[in-house]
Amino acid sequence: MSVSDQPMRVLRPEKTLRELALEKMRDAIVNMHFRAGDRLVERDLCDQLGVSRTIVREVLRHLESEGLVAILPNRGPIVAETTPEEARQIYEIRGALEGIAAKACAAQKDPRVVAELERILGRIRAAYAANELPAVLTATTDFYRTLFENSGRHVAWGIVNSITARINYLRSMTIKTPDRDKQGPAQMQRIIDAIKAGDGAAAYEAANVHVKNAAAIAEALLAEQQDATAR
Amino acid sequence: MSVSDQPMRVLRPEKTLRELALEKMRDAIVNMHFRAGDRLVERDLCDQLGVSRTIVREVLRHLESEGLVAILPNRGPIVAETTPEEARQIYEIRGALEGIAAKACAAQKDPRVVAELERILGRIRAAYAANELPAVLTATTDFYRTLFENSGRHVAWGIVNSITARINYLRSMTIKTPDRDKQGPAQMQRIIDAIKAGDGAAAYEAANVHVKNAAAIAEALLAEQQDATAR
DNA sequence: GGTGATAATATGGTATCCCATAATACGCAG
DNA sequence: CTGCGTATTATGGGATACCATATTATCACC
Repeated sequence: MSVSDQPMRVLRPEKTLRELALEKMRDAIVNMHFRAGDRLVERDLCDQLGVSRTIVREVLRHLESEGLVAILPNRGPIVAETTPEEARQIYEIRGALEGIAAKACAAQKDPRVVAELERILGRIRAAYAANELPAVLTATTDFYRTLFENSGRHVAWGIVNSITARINYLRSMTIKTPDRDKQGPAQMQRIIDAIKAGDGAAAYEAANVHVKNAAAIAEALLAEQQDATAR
Repeated sequence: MSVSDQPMRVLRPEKTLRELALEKMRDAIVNMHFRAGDRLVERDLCDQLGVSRTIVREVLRHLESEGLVAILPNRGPIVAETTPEEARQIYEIRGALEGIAAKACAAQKDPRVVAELERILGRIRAAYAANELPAVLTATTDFYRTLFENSGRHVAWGIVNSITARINYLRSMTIKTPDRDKQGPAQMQRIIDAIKAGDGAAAYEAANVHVKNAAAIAEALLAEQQDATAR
């Protein structure tokens, strides 16, 4: 080929308006600009997003099927609330799927993937050190994306990504728990070590432990929170 | 209470037109009335479904997020095709999640659930005996739904349900494989037995084996099919 | 028989309609 | 001032008509 390995590809980044609106809305929900139970009035969203009602409705349907929005019959869309029980289930599913991805990475034992994971873990540690919590979240997401995509688990990654959005507020709570800045990275390091050693079972286990820990912290937070509101 | 156990519930079955259209479209895709890669022209679907473009678009977006429809930029929606590799991933995910559900059922060891599962397995055997393959599929779905919902794994069930739609054609192929009428039910019986015995590990394993077997059959079918077209 | 202009399709998106209903405000009688 | 029925409003569910743009098919011309 004449220029490069993937040449002549006239890329078409033109995202459609609908996709942009979707991302904006998802961000807004995930980052709690709307609160659970808030009504999402279609015509208001049209104004806020600057798009037509058609688009808004399509976006709302999409978010509904992602579980971020619930639609009440004859009342319309609201921001879905994720119950503690659902959060538990989501952590369980993540544990299983991330375990599978980690195990598959260990089976491949690709040094480039290991290097990439270590680089990202470095970013996570740095973000903790600088107390930049949002950066911790995005880097952690990158860590798992690397795990999934480099083991060819695209479908599972899609699922994990989508259910994780529903517990984003819990994630941002758990990472600011005392000691999490040490324990979290340490657990991720164990995943990397197991992959480096090609030990699938250990990688599965390490990924599982990491999620289980996060789940336990989240559960404690929720219990505490409930306790506070009950009083 | 005055009338029955779940009384006074003013049920509101009024499904919205959009939901009806969604189900019709999903059925049409899952049952191969449209073929993979077929274009789904919005205005044509309006005619065929007898609804407005508003509805059709919302339905298409919804199906897109379920992975049944893909949307090409400036060309519009087509029926998504599930590659063999994606099918492999889907079977893997199902194995993990159904294993979890089976294990949880074993932990509960609820005799009513066991009875329900045995009743459904009876339906599956009967459907096989009568050579009613579609009934086999729906009963099998019921079997797993029972497993998931009685162990409180609603989120996982939603995921399994949605990804399973994408491999429906494989499911309908695998169940008409020779001997599957004996082996399938036998494997499901082992799941039930493990639950009855309260043996979580065995239940996990049995559920996993069942899915793995289906995956292996599917893979063989796909290889055969590819072989035929290549020649 | 290619090449380029043209016409036909179809999407992405908008702007307005209409109707049904749930929630609220309102107003009246006791 | 309390309870009840009614009017109003807000909003969702749905349908149309329309525009701009991009793709595809057609076709005439050299």
